[in-house]
Amino acid sequence: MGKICLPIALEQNDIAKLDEVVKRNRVLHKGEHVFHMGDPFTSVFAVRSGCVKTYQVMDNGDEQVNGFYFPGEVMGLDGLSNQTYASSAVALEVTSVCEIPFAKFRQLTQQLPELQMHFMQLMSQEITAEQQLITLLSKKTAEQRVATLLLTISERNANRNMSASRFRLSMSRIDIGNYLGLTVETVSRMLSRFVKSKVITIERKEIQILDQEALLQAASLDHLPNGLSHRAISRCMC
Amino acid sequence: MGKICLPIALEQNDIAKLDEVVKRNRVLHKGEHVFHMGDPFTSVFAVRSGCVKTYQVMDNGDEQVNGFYFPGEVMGLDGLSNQTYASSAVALEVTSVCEIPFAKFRQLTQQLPELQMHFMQLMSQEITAEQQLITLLSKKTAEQRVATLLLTISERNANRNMSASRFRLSMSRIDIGNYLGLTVETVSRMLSRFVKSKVITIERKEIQILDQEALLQAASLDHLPNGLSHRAISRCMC
DNA sequence: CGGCCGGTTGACTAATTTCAAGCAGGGTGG
DNA sequence: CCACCCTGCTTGAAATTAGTCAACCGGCCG
Repeated sequence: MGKICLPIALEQNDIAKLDEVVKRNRVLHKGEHVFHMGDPFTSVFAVRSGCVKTYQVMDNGDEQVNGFYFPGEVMGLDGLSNQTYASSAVALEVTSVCEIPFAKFRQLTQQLPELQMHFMQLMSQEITAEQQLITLLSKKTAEQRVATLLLTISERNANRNMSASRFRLSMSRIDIGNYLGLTVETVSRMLSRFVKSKVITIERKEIQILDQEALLQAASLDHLPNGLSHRAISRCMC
Repeated sequence: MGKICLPIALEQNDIAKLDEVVKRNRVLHKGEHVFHMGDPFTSVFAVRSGCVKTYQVMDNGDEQVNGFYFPGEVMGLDGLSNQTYASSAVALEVTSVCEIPFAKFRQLTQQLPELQMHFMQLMSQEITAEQQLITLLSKKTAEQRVATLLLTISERNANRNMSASRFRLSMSRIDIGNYLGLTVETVSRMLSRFVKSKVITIERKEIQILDQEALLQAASLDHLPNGLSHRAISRCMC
């Protein structure tokens, strides 16, 4: 990581300070939690490698998947308001995370206005990402939702110099459906439809995008999604 | 306002400083904008009286209503990430807002860690409020959505010492439908259903809740909604 | 070798949207 | 001051989408 994780606006000196605060290299196996809903809020976390989903358990006992987090993305920001995490975060595969203990971090922000600003921008990004999801859930059809998710993951991959056209969906179809407000069956049908029309290929969890144009059209987007789950990305915390 | 707007954790002295920064008493008529999507981000705003809706215009030209803001609630937080507002905010009735110019505010937060914390908590509240909306859109039926909205507004009214059982819906049915991911017709039908079953009465835009229990049941909530659109509330900025 | 879980597929059902018509209040112009 | 119109709202019937129920498939693990 190292080089690409340089905080853009900080001086060499300040980086070292931040570096002291961040706990790196906590490794989780599939199914292990980063934090649980209701736990006292102590830290925010950045994904280094792997994939994490966040979810809430509602009154009636069922689950709402709130997001998927890829390397560089920051989670746990919802815990600040109540001093307890508003959601749970669980690894979907072998995953490594950085922990940023909030109390120490706060002391640091008071010395480093740039860092404070960066953190507030992270939270703002999380807000706009959620607004994108709200629009998707409120206005889009099943086909558009699935297409949008594929494009979003593709783009997020591209942003971290991985293949935009070929990737692994580490989350289950159930999680995808839950996240997109659809049933598993509907997700499966939409994916099958895309396969049949030669827009993608699927081999278990491996996805290959054959026709990005067609996907964009299916998602009803004029351009690459400048939003959905452009989760809070921090190059300076991972 | 005065008394109830005291910032909880600040000293008398500090309040004065904050007071200098905040521009009070900008009054908007129905249909006037607080800010427009894409405008350069300069300030966050708190509603003092009236009601504001925020919305985005999507590629295809149609609108997504993202939220309704009542007195004490803070909007514009989504503008921080890009330095431009990610949504537009428009008054739904005669409305008074406070403007908090962000540049000055930021200087202040550097002197007052408590204020910095308060602001970050506001953003976190906005995140959790949006998560509630995501769950509603993803998992709830039309009836549950409408019931939840009514209860939420009722509760928010109660929080500011107004009647929880009788209030005015200043937003149109179209806006409600848009916000809840439903068509106008469906919203209208659900409201009519509640009227027929004597759960509420409607007289134009005036709503009276006759049977809160039944509404809670219709919303499938065990208790008062501890969430949906518990928008970022700041007692210290209005 | 089963059994099980996750995923796919098909037929049917239920919910919401769409289309269409009608109603009512508020504002405008004669 | 009244008639008219426009907009927002309501209601009904038809159409469509996604959900439900059920069967089945296939890898993976014990």
